[in-house]
Amino acid sequence: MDEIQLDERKGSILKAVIDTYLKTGEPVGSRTISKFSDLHVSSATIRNEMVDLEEMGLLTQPHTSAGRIPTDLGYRYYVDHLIMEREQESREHELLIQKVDRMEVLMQQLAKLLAQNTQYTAMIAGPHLGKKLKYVQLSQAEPGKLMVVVVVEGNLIRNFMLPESEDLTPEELLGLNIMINSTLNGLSISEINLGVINELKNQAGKYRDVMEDVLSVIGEAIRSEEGEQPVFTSGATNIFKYPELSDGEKASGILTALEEQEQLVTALSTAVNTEKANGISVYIGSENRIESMKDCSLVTANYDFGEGMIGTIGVIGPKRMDYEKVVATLMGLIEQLNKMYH
Amino acid sequence: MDEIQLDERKGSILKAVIDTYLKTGEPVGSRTISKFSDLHVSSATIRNEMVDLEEMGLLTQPHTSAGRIPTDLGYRYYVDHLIMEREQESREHELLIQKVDRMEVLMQQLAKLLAQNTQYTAMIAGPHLGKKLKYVQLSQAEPGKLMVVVVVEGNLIRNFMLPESEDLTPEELLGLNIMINSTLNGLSISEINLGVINELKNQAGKYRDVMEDVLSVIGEAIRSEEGEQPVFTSGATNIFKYPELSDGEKASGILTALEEQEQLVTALSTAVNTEKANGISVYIGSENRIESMKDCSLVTANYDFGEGMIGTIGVIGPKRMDYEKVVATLMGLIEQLNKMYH
DNA sequence: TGTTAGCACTCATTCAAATAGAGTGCTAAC
DNA sequence: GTTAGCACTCTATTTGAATGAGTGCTAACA
Repeated sequence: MDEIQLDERKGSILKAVIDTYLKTGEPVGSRTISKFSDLHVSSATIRNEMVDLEEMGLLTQPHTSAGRIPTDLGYRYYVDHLIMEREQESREHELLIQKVDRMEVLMQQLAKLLAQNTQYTAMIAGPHLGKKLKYVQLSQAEPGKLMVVVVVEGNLIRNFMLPESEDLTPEELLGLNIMINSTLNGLSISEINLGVINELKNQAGKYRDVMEDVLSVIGEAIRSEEGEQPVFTSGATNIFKYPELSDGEKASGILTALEEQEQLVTALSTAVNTEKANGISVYIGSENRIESMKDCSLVTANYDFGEGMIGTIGVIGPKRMDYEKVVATLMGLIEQLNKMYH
Repeated sequence: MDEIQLDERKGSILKAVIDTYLKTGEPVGSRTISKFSDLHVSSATIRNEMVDLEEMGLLTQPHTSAGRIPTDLGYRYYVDHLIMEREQESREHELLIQKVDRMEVLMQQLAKLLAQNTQYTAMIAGPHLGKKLKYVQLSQAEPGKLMVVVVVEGNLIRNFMLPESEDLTPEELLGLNIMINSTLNGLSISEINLGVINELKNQAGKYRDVMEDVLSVIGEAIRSEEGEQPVFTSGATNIFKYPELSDGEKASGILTALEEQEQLVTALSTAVNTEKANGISVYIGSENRIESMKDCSLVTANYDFGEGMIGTIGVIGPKRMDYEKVVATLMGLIEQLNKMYH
């Protein structure tokens, strides 16, 4: 791809056009730029420059006698070259993250926080893990029912009830627990193969039946965790704040995509590839994978909760989103998470 | 309130008007009714009757020279008197409910099922419980970290890690577990008072510190469960299928309301009061509590998972929703749940 | 007394034409 | 290289006329 380089004045004009367009959402005319930018030149000069910018594919006109709006490429140049980093500012008011026990609650909270702060739509994908088994606990919750608690990496907990099982004494349970944990802890699903399983069954002796039930339950727990990758969203209705997205057709498409978890996962997880220096990726318009989001931009960042729990958090908004603010907010959030969980 | 009673022909006309309007969403003229209903009278006669129905407040005209549309009162009469029960039919194709371990998964699944079947928006409120403590399990997940698993009624599970705790032997843990469970099991939060707490602390002896941590964690678990009453929705974007709801303003309002959990809880929980014989409630237009849903209707039913876990499930759609189908679907769903969980 | 045909009237919707206004491209002068 | 000026283009808004669905009312009819 050709590297586009603009001289200083063209850069200023492009930035002025985009900055104005971000605020108004209306095509920007040469007169406006001439009056409100700090390079004191007439509208005619601006027009000449604009023609050049249009030829370079950075600006476009919705119709002949209208002002200019940025193309996807224009936004791209803006994001890559013209945005001032303003990290300092955003750090002043820290986002209030509460420490919680359940991952889902934390994720939902983060999404809400992000949506409220940016006034766009936030989404967050749960960590995609190798999912190692961390701990298994058998216990007799009530007579006739054996409870199996399976703790997977990242404190994702699953629990199952085995009904109609024979009652075991606390001592018997303790023995089984130790047996299971000493063999299985730290193994991922692929490592729990037939060999390990048979060994456990043999060790179990007279508890062989129970052990079989328990093993199948563990398998189910890990497998289902591997399969689903939860995505949480918040502030979906913020898109109605932006007229260019809020007409029936588009809004419907976007909201439907937000409801379809699988699509989101795709959109977010491809985000890992094209990355900027600060770990933040920006996808503008047609750079998005999801068809119905081609009028949107997506800004993503990867978070790290430790224990290999790496996931993606992102903001979806109109192409004319306040990229500076969103990037700054995301960076602040990530940094804060790092402080809390390391 | 006056009891409205219609003679047979007026009833037929009202039903014909509403049935037609349900399908088209357009005002219904006298000619249409005259042609397509089975009471063979001229449009003029229909018009005369319509004037009466309008005077009674059951129909209205959007403007002078348009056909009639039902008022909220008209829908009310329709729902109360004119709907044929068609329970049989819907039972043929049973909804496919999978049995799952986690309540949230089940609820989400039910909502999705309901939304897909009705093509409206489904919502379901989690059971509002006394929340009794069912089981507590202490264990040493890894060195230096004590894991507390708290099982609340309905298999709602919370887990907490107590970091930096002293290591305990399996025997010590067993002792503590038995101590805690024999004292606390089956108590609700209001029953775990200072007396019980002190008794436990004293029993704990040298483990007093650990016990204190554990108790505070248990308290937190139950309290947070009591506070939050999760609501799941599905098919929110279905409202875009109905033009009268899908223009920007309204759609935004409705979707926002759907995102705000508290509002939904209000809407659903007031549903318990005004109940029809079959356990299903219908709220039409302004009968809804939520301002932004005054153009919608809400049909709710109460479900019962056993163990006192009673909650509400509902369908939101345009006022011209297919009440018969929705009511039948809901009844089928409830019945099926009863079969599965009793 | 209830039903029907006929007709004048109302009002939303649609379409085309006229108008206003924003903004450009181009040229010529500075 | 910059600027003023002007013709030109195209959208958005307004206006008015035509269309048509549907009503209300009256008078005739069974």
